[in-house]
Amino acid sequence: MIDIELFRKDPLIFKTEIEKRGLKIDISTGIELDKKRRDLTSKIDRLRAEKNVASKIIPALKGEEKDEKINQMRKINEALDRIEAELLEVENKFLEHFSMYPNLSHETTPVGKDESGNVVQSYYGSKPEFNFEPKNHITLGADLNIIDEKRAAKISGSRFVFLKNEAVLLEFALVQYVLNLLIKKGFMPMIPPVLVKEMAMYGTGFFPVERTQYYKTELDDLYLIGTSEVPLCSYHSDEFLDVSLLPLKYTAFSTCFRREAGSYGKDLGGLFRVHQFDKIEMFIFAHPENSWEEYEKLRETLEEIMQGLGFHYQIVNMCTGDIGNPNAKKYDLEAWLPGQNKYRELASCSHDTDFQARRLNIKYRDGKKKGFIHTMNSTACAIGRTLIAILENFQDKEGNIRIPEVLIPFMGGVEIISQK
RNA sequence: GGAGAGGUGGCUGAGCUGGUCGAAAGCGCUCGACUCGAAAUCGAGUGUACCGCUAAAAGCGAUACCGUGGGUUCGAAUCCCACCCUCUCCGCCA
Repeated sequence: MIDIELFRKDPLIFKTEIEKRGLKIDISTGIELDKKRRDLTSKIDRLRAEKNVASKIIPALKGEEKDEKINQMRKINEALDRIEAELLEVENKFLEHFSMYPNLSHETTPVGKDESGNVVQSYYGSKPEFNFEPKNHITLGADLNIIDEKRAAKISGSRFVFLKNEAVLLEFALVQYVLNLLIKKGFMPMIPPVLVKEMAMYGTGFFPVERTQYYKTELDDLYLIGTSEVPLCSYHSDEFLDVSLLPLKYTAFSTCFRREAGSYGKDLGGLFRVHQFDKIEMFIFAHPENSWEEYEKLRETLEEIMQGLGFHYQIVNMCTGDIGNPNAKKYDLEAWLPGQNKYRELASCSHDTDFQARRLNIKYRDGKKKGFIHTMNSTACAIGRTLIAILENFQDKEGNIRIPEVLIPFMGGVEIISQK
């Protein structure tokens, strides 16, 4: 949610932001709804005040005088009913309208209409050299008998996989490696619920804009999360956080579910774009005064994880047209995938300033001062995509896979995944 | 799934035969007094949201909020209905 007071004072800020992001929202509708809402509210408040005064005197009145006053109140109630109904309607429109507004982007977020406006900010490492034609992970995974799509399709449809054998060991090794690293950095590990109420989806900013991307259970009005950002952020909803505790750093392991509606034939096959995958996420609640430093530290932590695994990657500063509605700024970490001869998104790291905090009512209290907290989130390790990067980058001519050094302690003696 | 109990401010907990209740009391917290300092004691203060007055802060005023949503009533924390949640017991179950 946006700061409605700021909107009232300077709606042009929002008009500019909407244009930067290539959205189509008419702010004059917003101005009008805001005005109407306030007018109706103050009308209602005045009538209620009158009622409150009357109900203080009524017990002292007697006979006709009392009946007359009561009748008078009945009339006020009729008027109130009418105006309250009107307000309800305006209020609904108001919420519907303003829930479409994006967060205000940071001054360092490049302006652009789509992915072509993204800016590569830095690189780490260099492209690995191969003296043979590197295979993609789909071929490697099938040959090594560690990824089974065919049978997954049989029972669940497309975009599902079975992970098998060493792929399973790799997943748990990644979890161990990443959690250990994050715990040392002061992140509290969590395993959150993956089914959440609508409020959590709305509060984190995924609803209403991306509603069709998520699964809903039929009998219980619960939604399957697309990322543990949702339960982690909602964890502190309706709370005041003591500044002495900030920043609060959490990390969660969870399965994530995405409908991938509208992605049609995109990235079909393999692990890249699936309906269900496991992910370790980082989430931080920070004081607005230092949230931008925390955000850069968060990005560094993500890089540390990926550097440990030995990937070559680039950090991309995403432009206004390509970041999510709640994001003020977003970095994507794109790793080099030799099997595709491309950089592909492995992780993303977003700063949402007070956007989610406003919707979920999460504040800090600093003596007498209080305000909305800042939230930021980053992938720590999306298991599926990380497996792709491991398979494609660390393959040899025979199609064997070398396990990254940092994972070996957790692999139960496996140092190489070899063809059987 | 069945039976019962309950959801009140930061916490504990009164009120629940409708009006004087935004709500007692205790604890906690803040400020002050006492003290060399502290404890103890005493005094004062201490919810949130939204709107208005104001350029803003402070302050003042209005309204709303006693799990959520409806209803009855001139008037509801208090009565009625539905839902949600928590606890205890039973059943089922990884």
